[in-house]
This record gives sequence, C-alpha cells and structure tokens, in this order.
Amino acid sequence: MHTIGRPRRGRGRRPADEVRREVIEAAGELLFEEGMAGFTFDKVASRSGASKMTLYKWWPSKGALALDGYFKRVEPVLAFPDTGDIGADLRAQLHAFVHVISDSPAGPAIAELIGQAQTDPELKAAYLRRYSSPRRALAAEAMERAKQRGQLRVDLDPETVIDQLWGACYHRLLLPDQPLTEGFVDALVTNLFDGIGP
Amino acid sequence: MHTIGRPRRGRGRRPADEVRREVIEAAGELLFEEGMAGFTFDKVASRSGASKMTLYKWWPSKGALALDGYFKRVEPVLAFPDTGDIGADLRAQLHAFVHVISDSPAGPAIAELIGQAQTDPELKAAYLRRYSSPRRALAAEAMERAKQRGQLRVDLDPETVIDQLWGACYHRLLLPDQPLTEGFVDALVTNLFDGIGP
Amino acid sequence: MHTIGRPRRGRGRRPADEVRREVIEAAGELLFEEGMAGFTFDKVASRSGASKMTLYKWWPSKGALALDGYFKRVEPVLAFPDTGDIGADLRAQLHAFVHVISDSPAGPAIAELIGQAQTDPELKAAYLRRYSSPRRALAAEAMERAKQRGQLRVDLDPETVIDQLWGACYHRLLLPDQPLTEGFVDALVTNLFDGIGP
Amino acid sequence: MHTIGRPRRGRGRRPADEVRREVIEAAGELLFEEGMAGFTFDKVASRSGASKMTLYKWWPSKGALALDGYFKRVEPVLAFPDTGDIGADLRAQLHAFVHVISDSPAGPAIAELIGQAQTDPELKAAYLRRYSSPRRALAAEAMERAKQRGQLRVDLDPETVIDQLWGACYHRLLLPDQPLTEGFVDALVTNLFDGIGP
DNA sequence: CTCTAAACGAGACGGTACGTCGAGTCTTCTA
DNA sequence: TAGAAGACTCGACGTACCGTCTCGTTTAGAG
Repeated sequence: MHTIGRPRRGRGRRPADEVRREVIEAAGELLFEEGMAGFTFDKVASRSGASKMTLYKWWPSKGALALDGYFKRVEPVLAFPDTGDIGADLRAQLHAFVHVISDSPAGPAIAELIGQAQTDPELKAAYLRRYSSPRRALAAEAMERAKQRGQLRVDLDPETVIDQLWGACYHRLLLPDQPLTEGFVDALVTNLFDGIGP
Repeated sequence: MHTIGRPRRGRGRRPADEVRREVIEAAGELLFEEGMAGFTFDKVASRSGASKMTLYKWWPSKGALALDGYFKRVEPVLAFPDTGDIGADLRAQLHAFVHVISDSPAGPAIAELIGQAQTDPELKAAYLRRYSSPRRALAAEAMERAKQRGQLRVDLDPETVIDQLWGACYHRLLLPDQPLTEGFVDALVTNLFDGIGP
Repeated sequence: MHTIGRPRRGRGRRPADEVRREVIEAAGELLFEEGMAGFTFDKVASRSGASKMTLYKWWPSKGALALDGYFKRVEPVLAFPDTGDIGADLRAQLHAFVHVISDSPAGPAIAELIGQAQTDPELKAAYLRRYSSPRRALAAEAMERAKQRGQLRVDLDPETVIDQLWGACYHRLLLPDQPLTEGFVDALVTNLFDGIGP
Repeated sequence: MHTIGRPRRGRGRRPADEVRREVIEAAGELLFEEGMAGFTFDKVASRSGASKMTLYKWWPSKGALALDGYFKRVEPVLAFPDTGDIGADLRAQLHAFVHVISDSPAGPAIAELIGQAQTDPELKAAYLRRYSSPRRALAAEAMERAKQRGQLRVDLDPETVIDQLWGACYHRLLLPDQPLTEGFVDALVTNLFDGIGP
C-alpha cells in the first residue's frame, strides 16, 4: 500500500545511500515516537518503504538500527568547552548534558537504548564505540590538559572521574531513586574538588 | 510437558504458598541460566509446573517475576559495616559489591534486570522500592552517622555521594568502556576524600 | 484489523469446533475466489479471524486446508444411479460429472487441487483417501453388480474401466487439448461397450 | 559465487545461444534433482551463471523454463511404431510410455510439470503446444491409417481413444489410487478392442 | 580498427508469504 | 473453587523467492 501522492517507486534496485537514509530517518522517528518497546523491524520497514530483508542486511539487531536512528535525530555535539578553568568546564558540560537527558525526548530514548544493550551485544558494542567512547575521550583529554595546567592532581585518573560525574548522572537516569537536577551536578563537582571530609 | 521422573501432579488446586515458592525458584533458575533474553512466562510456567494464568495473576510483567527470582537466589545481604571509620566502611562495602557484580552470575543478571526496567515500568518501580532504595538508605544512614562523628562535611548530601560511588560502579557494569576493578573503587573513595585538585 | 461491526472477539481460547468451521469456510471462499495461486495461509487466517498458528496446528499444508475448504463448498454427492442398466448408469453419472467440472467453479478448483497435490504429498494422500477413493469404490461396486446381472464380462477389471471413463475426463480437464463435452463422454461409453474394431 | 575451478567468466555480453544452452541445461538438472518444489529462477540463475534478468527475458514463467529443461534431458522420441497392426502398435507404444513415466525420473518430473501448469497458463499453453499436441497427432494419424486398413471403425474418433489410453495412464500417474503397470495398459487396449460387454 | 550500443553478470531492492515464537486472554477440567 | 492444562489471537520474528531495476563490464557490429 503506497501513500497517495508518493510516486509509485518501482520494485527494483535503488541507490543504497538513498535507501539507508530513508531507513535511518524512519528509525529515528519511530524511536522517539514509541520508544524501544514499540520499535520493531517491521514498523521501520513499513515506514521507510524498505523491505525487511534490506534492514537485516545492514543492521545486525534492532538496537543497532535504533542507535543509527538516534544519531540521525540527535546530531551529536561533541564539542567540549575549554576556558582554561577545568572546574567551570566540567560544570558547564554537565549542565548541558543534564539538560539534554532531562528535558528532551533524548533522555528516555538513550535510557532505553542502554537498556536494550544489556541483552543485545551488537548494540552494546556499537554504543560504546560510537557514542560512549568518543565522549569519554573528550572529557579525559580536557582533564589531561588541566593536569598540565596544574589544576588537577598529576596522579589523577580521569577515567575514574568521568564515572563519578557522568556515570553518576546515568545512574539517576536509569534508576531514578533521586532527581536529576542542576543542583545535583553542581554537588558532584564540588564533592570532587573540595572533598567530602570535614 | 512434564519432566520425566517428576511425579505427575494433579491439575487441581494447590496451596498458594507452595505454588508461589516453586514459581519463584523456577524464575531464579531460568534467569541465571538463560538471562533476560531467554526469560519468558512460558518457560517459567513449564519449569514450575504452574499455569501461565497463575503467573499473570501475581506478577504484572516478566521483569517483576524475574526480580523475585533474582531475590530468591541472591538472598540480599543488607548489612552495612560500621567500624566507626566511614572511609574504611565505604571501601569495604564497595569491595564486596564489586566482587558480587564482577565475579558472580549476579552481575549480568542485575544488568539485564536494570536494562529490562527501562521498558518495563512495573519492574522499574519494584526494583527501586525493593532493591535500590533500601540499599541507598543503609549507605545514607552510615554517612549521617559519620557526619555526627565529625568524619564528613556537615552540609554533605549523602545521596549524591552514593551516586558517585555505587552509581559509578553501575555505570561501568552497564557500559563497560573501562574495567570494574578494586583499584577503581579505591580511586573512587580517594577522589572524594582527598579531592581531585592539586 | 477487525472488520467494523464484527464484535471484537477476545484473544483467548475459543471452542475448537467453532474455529475450525470458520477457518474451513474462509478457505472455501478463498479457493473459489482466487484459486490455488492466491491461496495462502496468511489470507485464510486473516479472513477467518484465526491465527496462523492454529492453521499450522491442524493442517499440514495449504493444499490440505484448501481441500477441506473445497469440501465445505461442494458438499459431495456420492450417490451413484442404479437403474439396472449399467450402460445407462455410467452415462448418467458421467454426464453429471462433466457438468460439474465444466460448468461450475468446481472444475478449475479441482484441477488446481490436483495440480498442487503433485508437489504436496499431504494433499495427495488426503485427496486420494477422501475424494478419489470413495468415488472409485462406488463406480466399482456398480460394475460388480452389473457383472452379476450379466451385463459385463465376468473377468472385467472395473478399476481399469474407471480410468478409461473418469480418468479420460480428468485428462481433458487438466490438459485441454480437446474439449470436454457430453458427446465426448458418450463416445467413451460407446467405445467400451461396442469396441473400437470394425 | 562461482564454483572454484570454473573459469571466471567476465560479466560482459556473451553469445545468446551459449547462454540459452547453459540455462536450459541447468534447468534440466535442477528439475530432475529437486523437482518443481525446489525449482526457482534464483537457483537456475546461480547454476547456469546467467542472471535472473536474462531468464525473465526469455521465459515467461518458471514452468516454461522447467519445460525447456525437461526437453533437454528427455530428448523427445516421437517415433510411433507402424507395423500394420494397430492393436500391436498401440500396445507397444503404451508399454514404452508406461516404462518411461514409471521407471525413470521423467515420471515425477512430468507429473509436477502438469501440476504446475494448472496455475501457470504460460506453461499449460507451452505444454499443450510442444509436448501433448504433437504426440496426440502421431497417435491419431496412426489410427486414421488403421481405419483405412479396415482395422478400426470408420466412424471412430481417435482423439477419444487417445484419452482412454494415454489419458487413463496420466490419471494413474497423477492420482495413484491404483498402480500403473503393463497389465493395466494391456487391459486398456483389450477393453477397447473386445468391449466390456459379456 | 575504433567506437558505440546492446546485452550481460551481479545482486540489491520492494513485496509477499513462509513457518515459528512469545505475550496475554480465555475455557475446560480436575482435585 | 482455585488452579493446571492448554488452545486461542495477535504481532513480530527472520528467511526465501519473485519480478524489477541499477550498475559496471564486455562483446558484436557499425562506421
């Protein structure tokens, strides 16, 4: 059944890039509309006008497809502020991060993607490689620069700090015992810079 | 289909408690054997000898059932050490925690439960109420006592610290960019007590 | 998608007989509307409101299902005339047979069923057992009675005659080199009773 | 995917005759190996090294292609014996025919082709024109000659006799209620020459 | 002998049906 | 009368084949 007005597209081969683009757009729409619960190969195929065979050829799991759809919508902003003050930079980046996952549909989407990744090895690998890892690298580099500027302990492991800042936020996103607010992220930074001792 | 050897149990009524117990045991077995991916109502019903109808009567979703099965296997140890030294207590508790989720089948199981909870509201609510929340409370109370002993800042928010310690560990469990080791948890505590500044 | 007006039927169990009846009726409709070419499990399931699982449980192949549908529509008339004159009886029966397969939708349907049976062992077996064999038996019995009345050679094999009468008609149905007319069946009988020699 | 050892043939244009020959050979092989059930354009294309596009250009349906493959293997022997004794000639020809369709792979193949023809108009037309019709013509001509020799009734319709001999055999091939033996074909001829009356 | 147009191989593509599986609902029968 | 048994609908799964179409290559035939 073709939508009226859309020109009847022949059944034969179409340029791969065109097909991929349409599929990914449809995947993004569906992910943000229905979440991972209602995200199926069938629906993406039907929305995009592609056949299921094509989807299975390019994406190893529905999670991997949803991840591509997610990126299409949330064009990743990887910029990391560098004002020379690492404390301020971390705070600024965390504020932006919390804003995105709290006040936009991206929050639930990313939570469900991480959830799906727990039973979808392909998705977990893709998520780490394409999303998580580059972001960690940016933060780690910023902290390394700060170490050279004398703003951080020279023996500090930036990766650990990343888990204590962004990891703490993800924890509240996935297991919302406590709210995820700006005050929370400010406290995260303060705890680390000032310590929690008396 | 009944396993050969298991006595053919009649179809009639059985005591509710007996049924519940057998179902939960079967759920726990299945969860640890096949993970959430292969965890279905059908299999639990078939293993336990109970009917699906009974399962749907008592558990609102397969996640909620799996959670009960999880508890049956991992009899929750809620004790929190109290030696009078909050730093040592946190460190000890984190070491035990990391040991459980790294070196026992409970780690993958809990990761998959949290994953499933992202698309299963019933499970998320049950998880927070029965698992997450009481553990947070124990840690928070320990920190409150430490504040009264003068070991922690009086204006410290224990909830935030919890996310920076256990939340950081969950982050590495769910998104294993970096390994989850004892050295890592030691660094978590050190960072918070000594600060990350120069 | 349910037809508007048809009461939304719950998803649960329904009496097997009710389901079977609806399925077979739908199968018959579909067979006579679209022929075997367009006859699929999917369409029968959708028309009947039954699920494909149910169909696969009861019918080993789509041919077997179509055969049941065929019987539902063409309530088999197994009566064989017995006037005491075997020549007249055969002629009458053949006239009726040719009328059915030439001038009703049953002709194409039965041709396609036989066609499908060539690559569907389940259908072939069912067809022989339920359709072909009982009809042959009636004709054979009629000829045996005629032998006792002295109207046929005592050493005649009725089964061979059946293939020379009805088999000849099926041949023209399946491979229509020549038309299938009343004159043809009259000639069939004449040839056998009078011989073809000079 | 090319079989190792077979020289990698370039992709460009090849002589049409060479392509046709290879396709038809592959079709014949496939038909006799897997029957119509497993006979697909895809497999013929892959076996022959031709592209599906080419197949669709020359054959209107898979049945038509299979028919060409059949002919390639069973080089049609159209000779009809002419000893001057029509009874003996018919008997001889029928014996040979029964031998072919009973004791060689051609029997199932031809049955499946006739089966497929019931839902494939192109195949039915081709079958009648190229296979059925010329063979009927030979038999009819032999009988016409016999009429002139005074061995058959002058008003006999040979076409009807053909259906009572070969048609009866096809009936037993397609719907094997009863076995297809030499005794059967002898009885067919006897019934027609001697009549079935007392 | 060169150049072009046709024909070909490869194979992706949309579409439809296949046969299976699990979720959730409902009936029947037993103890 | 609660519970076991299990059949049922629904919808998605992943695969196979059909008939169409794009792309790049090669040869046949025209100039």
